[in-house]
Amino acid sequence: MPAPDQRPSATTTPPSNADARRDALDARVAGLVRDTVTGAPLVANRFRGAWAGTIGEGQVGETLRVAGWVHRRRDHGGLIFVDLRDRTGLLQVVFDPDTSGPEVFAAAERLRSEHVISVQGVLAARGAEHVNPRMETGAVELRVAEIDVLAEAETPPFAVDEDGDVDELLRLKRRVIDLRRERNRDALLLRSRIVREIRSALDEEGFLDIETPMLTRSTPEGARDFLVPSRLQPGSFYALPQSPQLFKQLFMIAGLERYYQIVRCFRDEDLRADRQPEFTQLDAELSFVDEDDVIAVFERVMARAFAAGGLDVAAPAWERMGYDEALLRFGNDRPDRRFGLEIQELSEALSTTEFKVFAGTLASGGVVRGINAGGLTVPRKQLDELTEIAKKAGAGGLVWGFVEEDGSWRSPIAKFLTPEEIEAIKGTLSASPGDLLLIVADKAPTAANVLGTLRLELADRFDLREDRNDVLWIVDFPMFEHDAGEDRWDAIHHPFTQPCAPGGAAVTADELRPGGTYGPGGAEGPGALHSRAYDLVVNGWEVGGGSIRVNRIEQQQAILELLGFTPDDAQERFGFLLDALKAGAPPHGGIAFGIDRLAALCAGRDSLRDVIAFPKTASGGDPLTGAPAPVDATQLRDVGLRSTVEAAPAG
RNA sequence: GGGGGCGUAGCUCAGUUGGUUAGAGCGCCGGCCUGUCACGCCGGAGGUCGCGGGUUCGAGUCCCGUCGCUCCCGCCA
Repeated sequence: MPAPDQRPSATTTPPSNADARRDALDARVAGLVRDTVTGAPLVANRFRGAWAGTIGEGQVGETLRVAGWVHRRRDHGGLIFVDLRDRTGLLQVVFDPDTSGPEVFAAAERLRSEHVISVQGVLAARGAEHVNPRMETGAVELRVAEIDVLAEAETPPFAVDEDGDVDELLRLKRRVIDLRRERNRDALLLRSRIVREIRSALDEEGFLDIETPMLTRSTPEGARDFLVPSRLQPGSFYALPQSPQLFKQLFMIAGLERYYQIVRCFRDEDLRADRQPEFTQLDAELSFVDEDDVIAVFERVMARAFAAGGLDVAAPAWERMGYDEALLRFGNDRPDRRFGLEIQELSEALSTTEFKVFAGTLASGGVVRGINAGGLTVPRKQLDELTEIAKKAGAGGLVWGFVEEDGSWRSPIAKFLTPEEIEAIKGTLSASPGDLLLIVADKAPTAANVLGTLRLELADRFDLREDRNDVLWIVDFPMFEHDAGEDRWDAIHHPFTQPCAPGGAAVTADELRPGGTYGPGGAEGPGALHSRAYDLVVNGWEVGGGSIRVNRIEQQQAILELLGFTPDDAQERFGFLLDALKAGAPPHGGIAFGIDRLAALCAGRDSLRDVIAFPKTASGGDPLTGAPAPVDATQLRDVGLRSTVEAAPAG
C-alpha cells in the first residue's frame, strides 16, 4: 500500500510533488462529482430556487434565491461580499446598501462563518475586470435584496474553507464540520457516484438486490465475531455477519439465480489504514456459472465502477496471474506491478555453492531469491534499516551487494562465492554496474514475504511507482494451509469454496477423505489442492475476491470433515446450509468487493476513514458518539450479562 | 499483545545545550475601509506545553509511568 505522504505545513514550505499530485487528484475528483450534484433536481421553495454552484452567465438578470452556509465573508465597510456554499459549490453574493437596503446590510454585517442563510436578489455579470477565474461561478454574483438568517453558528474549531491537515481525532469528534470541507465532501460524493454505477450495472445484468440478516449466527470466516446478546434467550448470542456468505448461497439454492447486496460486514480484529471493523461490501452470487462467467460479469461491472470513480484502468479482459507466480515474482498475492524490482529465483544458479548459508538453506528445501534494486543510491545506514525490515519479516538476514564499474561484486559475502556463482547471480538478476542486489535465503514462503516487503519498502522510499493503475486477477489459490501449531488444516478462502486438482480437474468427495489422494495422509494431501477462487487486485490492494462454491453435499461434508468438524459439529453449525445442499443446489459462485477500498482507491486516499462518513479510530472507537461505552447494570441484566471488568470512567 | 511516530494558543506549527515574561502564521474579537475573492490596514484577547510522578536551584526541553491519535507487525481477506 502506498505510504502516506509527509505533508509540510502549507504556510512555510513550497508545494512538494506529493502536494501537487494530491491537488491534481482532488481537482479531478471535484470535476467528476460535479455532474452528480448538478444533476440533482431542485424544486423552488421558500428557501431556494437554485443550487449555488450551478449558477452561470445564462441566468444573468434573473431573480434567484439560494441557501447555504457563509463560506467566507469579505467586509469592505460599505460593501460586503459573502461566498455562499451549498453542496454544489460557491456563489459570491454582494451586499450593497444601495441595492440591499439598510436592514439587509446590517444583517450582513453581523454574518459570520458558517451561519446559515437564504438570500434573494438579481444575478449580475461581474464585468471583465472582476471575474474570478478560479471560481466555478466566478463570472457572476448575486446582488442581495433579501436575507433570511436561518441559523447562526459558533466559530468552527478548524477552518472549513481550507483543506489542510487537522488532527484526526478532532476531525472525527467534529465530523460535521470536517465533512463540510470540500475534499471530504467530494470523497463521499465520489463514493455515492461509484455505488450508483454499480447498482445500475448489476441491475442491467439481472441481479436482484435482496437483504440478509444482521442479527445472525457466527460463521466460520476466520475472524472474530462481534456478538450481540439475546434478551429473549439469555445466555445466547447473535453474531453480526462477517459476510452474507451462507445466505447468498441459500439464495442460489432457492433458485433466485443472481443476487447482489451492498451490505455492511463486521470483523472484530485490529484495525489498519485499509481495515475497519465495519466495512461495506458489494456482495454477489450467480447460479450455473464457472470462474470465467463470474469474472466476465464483474469485469463489466467493475470497469464501469472504475470509470465512475475516475480510475483509469485498462479495458477488460484483465490479466490473470497464478498465486504461485505472484508469490514468486512479487512476494505476495496482491502484487503491485506499478514498479519493477521483481523477485528472481537464484536457487538453480547456486545449486552447487559451498557458501554455507545458501547451501544449508537449499539442502533443507529452502530457496535463494533476490531482487535487483537497480541503481538506487542506498547508503550503508539504509542498508542496515533494510536488513532490520527483512529480519522483522522473518528473514535470518539480508545479503546485499553492489555491482562495481569493473563488474566485480562488492558484498560482505563476495569472498564466499566463486566467480562463476557471482556471474550467475548477476546474470539471473540482469545486473549492470551500479546496481544494488538484495538476496535472501530461506524457506520459500519466508523468502517471498521478505523480498515482497523489501520491494514495497524500496518503492516507498524511492518513490518508484509509475503514475498508472494496474489491475489483475489472482487465480489458482491453494485450497488449504496447514496450521503446524495446532496440526490442523485451514481453508484459505473459506470452507464452501470448491477445491480442484492443480490442473483444474474436479476432485471427488472420496479423494478428499482420509487416505484419498487429496485427503489427510493421501498421496498428495490437502496441501496440493487448489481452489476455484479468484481475487481482483488493483495497485497492490485486494479489492475483491470470491470463488465457485461447493454444490454437492458429499463434497461439502468431506471438506468439513477434513477441516476437523465431526458430522455432529458440522450439522450443529452449518446444518442449514447442509440441509439446503441436500435440496438440490445449482453450480454457483460469487464474489465480494470492498466498497470502502474501491472508493479510497478512486479518490486517491490512503485511509478508508477518508471515504467513510463516520469511521472508527485505530482503537475501534467512534470519537463522535463515544462508542463503545459502558452500559448500566440494568441493561446488562436484561440481556443476562454481568461485567467482569471495572468500568472505565465515562468520557 | 509488540514496535515506530506524534501530542505546545481555536487550527497548523517553531521552541537552540535544561535558564528571564513560551513564539509565529491563520482564525477569533474591536476599529477603519464601496470591487473584494486566502481582501487590506490598525489594535486586542487567547497557554493545565495530553495527564501523573521523578531528577534538578530551575523542566515545554531529561527520566519513569500513563492516556489518546497514527503507521506497521501479530491478527484479519
